[in-house]
Amino acid sequence: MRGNLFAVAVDLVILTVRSGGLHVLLVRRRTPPFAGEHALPGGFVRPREDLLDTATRELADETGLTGVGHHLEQLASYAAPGRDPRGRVLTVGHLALVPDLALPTAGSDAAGAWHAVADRAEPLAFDHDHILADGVERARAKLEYTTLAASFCPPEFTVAQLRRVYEAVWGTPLDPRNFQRKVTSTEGFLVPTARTVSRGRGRPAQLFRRGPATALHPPMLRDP
Amino acid sequence: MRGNLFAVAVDLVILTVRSGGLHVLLVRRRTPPFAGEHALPGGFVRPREDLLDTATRELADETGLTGVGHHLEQLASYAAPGRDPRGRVLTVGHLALVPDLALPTAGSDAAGAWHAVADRAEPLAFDHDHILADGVERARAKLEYTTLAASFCPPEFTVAQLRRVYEAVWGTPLDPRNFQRKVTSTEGFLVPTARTVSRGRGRPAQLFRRGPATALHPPMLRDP
DNA sequence: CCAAAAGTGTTTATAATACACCCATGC
DNA sequence: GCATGGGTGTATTATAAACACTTTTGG
Repeated sequence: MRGNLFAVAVDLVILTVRSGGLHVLLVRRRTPPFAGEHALPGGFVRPREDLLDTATRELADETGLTGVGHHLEQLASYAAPGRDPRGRVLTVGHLALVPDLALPTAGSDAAGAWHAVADRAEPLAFDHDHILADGVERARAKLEYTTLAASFCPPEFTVAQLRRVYEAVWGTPLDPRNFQRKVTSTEGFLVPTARTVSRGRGRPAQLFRRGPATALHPPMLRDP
Repeated sequence: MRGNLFAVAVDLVILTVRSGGLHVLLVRRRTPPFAGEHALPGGFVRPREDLLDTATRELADETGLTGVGHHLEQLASYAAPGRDPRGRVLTVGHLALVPDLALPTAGSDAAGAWHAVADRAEPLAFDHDHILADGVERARAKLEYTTLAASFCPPEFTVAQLRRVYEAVWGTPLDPRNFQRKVTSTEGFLVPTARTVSRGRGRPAQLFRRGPATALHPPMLRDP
């Protein structure tokens, strides 16, 4: 039946928004191949694990995130011959969108660090530049027609925080007033809480939670 | 490094539009497991092949299609433990959108046949029902924000043919007059040819080719 | 001539943009 | 008070939907 077997890994493109830009979590490799170079966090799939289980485990290892509040989805698989000098390795790239959080300074193993996606000099190990590019492209596209932007925010957030996510990911300023009405009037996007929060000067902002909706459905050629 | 190795396969969700509905190309399995049952066409990745190479080769085997004129993209990978009784097999699902074509009655090996996606009774082999559902969902979604619908049409086609594709995939009738103006006024969607074609009675229709555009970009929260 | 399908023009509704203005807080 | 960011109202503009109407063929 077989004849050619693959090792199967899961690599993670973990994105967040901080200081006005998109950032990715990278680790520095300690062992060959590509020792000393930056790479996406990842690991091999264990015997009785499904792909999403592996990704969830790796995400928890790197960020401490468990359960809900973030977004994790499969991105694509990469298996070009020669992409790993050790032999035939297929990696299933995953995309995670998480709030800006304090990374565990993990005494255990290789701790990750946030790197601005826009200005990075050196290339990543393996074909991870390619995987990262695919992940960023997918994230940008998905903000347009889903409510995923809220995954970059903490559990409770203001409309301004959400707006800064869009501005950071797309690199364009948005009109705060139109943005406000757009997101608050989109059914199922935001769930209002009674609480407000005061950010230094200015009127206190209302706090929201993520709503149940996922797709935003702009009309294309459809009839109502 | 490894310890747990996978066989890696590529399975194809080959979709077309015929007689007013979405159809999928299925083969009947001749060997265990699931001998005699319907399944998505597929096969194992060869030693020096990349995933898209395998998918392209399988698509040519099943449909005779080579080169351009159709659409082929990676869908997702499936590797749940136990999905294949023979052992650990990861399959990379691919989605192909092709014109309604005469299938090669392939004397060689298991010939495929078109099956309406809407009304199928028996479940498919392995987790292929799941992969098929993902493929159909992706195809429906992509028609909304890309110009991929033209991949279901032959190299030259009329606006009415293109409209029937949308109507079949979404299951809703569209206004022929508004549809006409929408697609002909969308930059890069259709390239007009000088030729026309007469379909029985009625005014002859102009023939078009696929244009270079891929995304349709409905505005969401963006500023111009 | 009539029926049928292709294609255009025009009106109406709906949604997106621009921007004036009010609200609630810290200092 | 006044600067600052939050939030609402409204005019303008673009786009989508509805549909009357013209065009070009086959019978």
